[in-house]
Amino acid sequence: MTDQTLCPVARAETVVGDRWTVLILRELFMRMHRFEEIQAQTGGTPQMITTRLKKLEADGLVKRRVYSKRPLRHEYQLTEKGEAFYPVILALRAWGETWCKSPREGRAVNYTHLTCGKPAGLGPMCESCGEVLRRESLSAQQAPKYRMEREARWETFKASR
Amino acid sequence: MTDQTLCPVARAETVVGDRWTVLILRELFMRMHRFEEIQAQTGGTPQMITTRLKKLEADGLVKRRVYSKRPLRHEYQLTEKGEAFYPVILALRAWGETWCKSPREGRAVNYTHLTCGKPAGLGPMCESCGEVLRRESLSAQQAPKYRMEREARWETFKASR
DNA sequence: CTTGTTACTATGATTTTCATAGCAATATAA
DNA sequence: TTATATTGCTATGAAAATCATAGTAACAAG
Repeated sequence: MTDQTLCPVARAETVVGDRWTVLILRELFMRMHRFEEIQAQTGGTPQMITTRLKKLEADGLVKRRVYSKRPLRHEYQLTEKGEAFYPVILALRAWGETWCKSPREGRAVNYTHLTCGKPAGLGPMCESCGEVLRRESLSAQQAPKYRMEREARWETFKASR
Repeated sequence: MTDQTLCPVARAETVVGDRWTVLILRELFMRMHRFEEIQAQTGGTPQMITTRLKKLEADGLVKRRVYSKRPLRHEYQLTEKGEAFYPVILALRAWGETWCKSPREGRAVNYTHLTCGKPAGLGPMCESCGEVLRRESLSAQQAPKYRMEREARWETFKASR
């Protein structure tokens, strides 16, 4: 933890400064908890996913939970430290939606702010009521295109084994 | 831009999903504009920095500006798209300060919210007045330890060439 | 006793990274 | 004039990471 620098950005980057790591966190935030699902939706090879999950576990963002004793199977869950990463994902999402899309493309996911019942928008606060957004008070609606994209990825993955 | 996915996080990650890239952006946000300075403060090799700067330029986050004609020298600046990445850096900083530090260590940088004149805190809004933070309304104070760390890195770098 | 499921591990080719050295084009100093 | 310094890179080769592909372990179901 006490690296060679005081800079919090650099420290964060030694933990999450990797594409696969961030994609895995995205999947965990989307409530995908199984190795298979994560692999399918990120498109990583098994090694990319295992090494990242092990590192995330060692860094305290992820914990394993046994969901089957025989055969022994685990699922991956966010710890408090992992959950706390949500604002970064939200900010990344906002930037990606705003700057990495052609005008015609719609949003992949829209959030409803459960507190006020209206669209939450892209910012850190609800665009409808102005309150700071917390993960618990958000409900995600995947755009049909995005849902289809994810379903297709799953089918392709299943078909290839 | 129109990758193989609608997911904004994945798209953002193809641009900034790399430790060096994020560290370079950090330096640009700290108003370091020269190759040398960026290299010294990130600790990257010249290739790591050049390839990332070229990619950032190609992706539209960074532009080069001539600051000397003879010899021809450029400096690197954030474009609007690059500036828009600030909330991600802020979120990453907040997470790093909160989760990647031992209790005794202080903050590397403190921000004063110019609008209200009080400490801005770690969140997306000013902890003193509640307003959303924008980069223009923030003034950064580096902690003495962090300033010394950066000065030392610069000296070491200069000494080694 | 064969097929399916899930979570990986193994392997070898390819690509990236890292450390170190060097260079080009000037400016400045001796 | 010649030597040294400055800045922003490029070159090189060894080491490490990544990728695609295949295979395995441990069971369950039919």
